[in-house]
Amino acid sequence: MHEQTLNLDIIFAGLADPTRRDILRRVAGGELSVTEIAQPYDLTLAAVSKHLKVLETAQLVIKRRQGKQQLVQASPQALRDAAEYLHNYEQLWNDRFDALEQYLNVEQEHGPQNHPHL
Amino acid sequence: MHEQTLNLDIIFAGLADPTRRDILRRVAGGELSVTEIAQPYDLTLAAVSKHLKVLETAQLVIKRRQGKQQLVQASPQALRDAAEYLHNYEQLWNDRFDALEQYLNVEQEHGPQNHPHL
DNA sequence: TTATCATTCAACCAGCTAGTTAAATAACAG
DNA sequence: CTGTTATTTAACTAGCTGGTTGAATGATAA
Repeated sequence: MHEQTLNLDIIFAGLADPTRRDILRRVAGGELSVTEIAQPYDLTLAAVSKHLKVLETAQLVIKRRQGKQQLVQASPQALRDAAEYLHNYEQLWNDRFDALEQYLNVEQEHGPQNHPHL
Repeated sequence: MHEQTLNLDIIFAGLADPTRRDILRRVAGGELSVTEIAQPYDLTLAAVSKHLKVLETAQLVIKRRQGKQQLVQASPQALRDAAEYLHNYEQLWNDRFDALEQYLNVEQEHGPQNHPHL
């Protein structure tokens, strides 16, 4: 389906850290250098650099060098892949819960039995 | 926004494991007991039980007891929350990349400079 | 070349994760 | 009660994660 190896493991793992999600939020607004990214956090540059490597490996961001700086920008494909994955389940589960709801309505007409609680 | 504490950390961490995503896929098709869930994997029941606890903590599944068995079913809210999170970024990033594309088109009329590579 | 700024790498550490085996608990059947 | 089936808990382990400090690298400026 996709040209590159889509790795949901590392995409979701990349998203599973609040500092990294905050970085994503901030670079979504425009390119930032590593030092700029690090500024709000009580972390060393080395730690932030590691977070960026995780995001880069997951292809959630890309970096380009501009002079001394590395500029980081959002890269939407990985996130789209993750969203697509979730969306499929949403669809499926919505259908299932609709079916369950209907089943429960029918049940009520016949009197209560043991049925899964919502 | 949501009645319960929405914890994206543990939702995404829950999704970041292929066995757990496979379990989700299978319970999306209908309730399964722990033993049924464990059957296809080369894992002990204890290991599967731990995976289920992770999914349950993330509220990606719920369990109910039926006699000796624990029946596991998908619980859509956490997944919806994650999807909603991603969808916001998709939106934002799509806008951003549209803007960038437009910017690049204007640039071409004026001759090439150093601009971010897509 | 030397100094400076921006970033990464290497080595290390504490805590977490995903697995194991073995024992414990829960629900039911006789 | 006793045994059987289903699942969880406890204790342990190897490897991963997220952080640190200090040295190394890359790019530019003087």
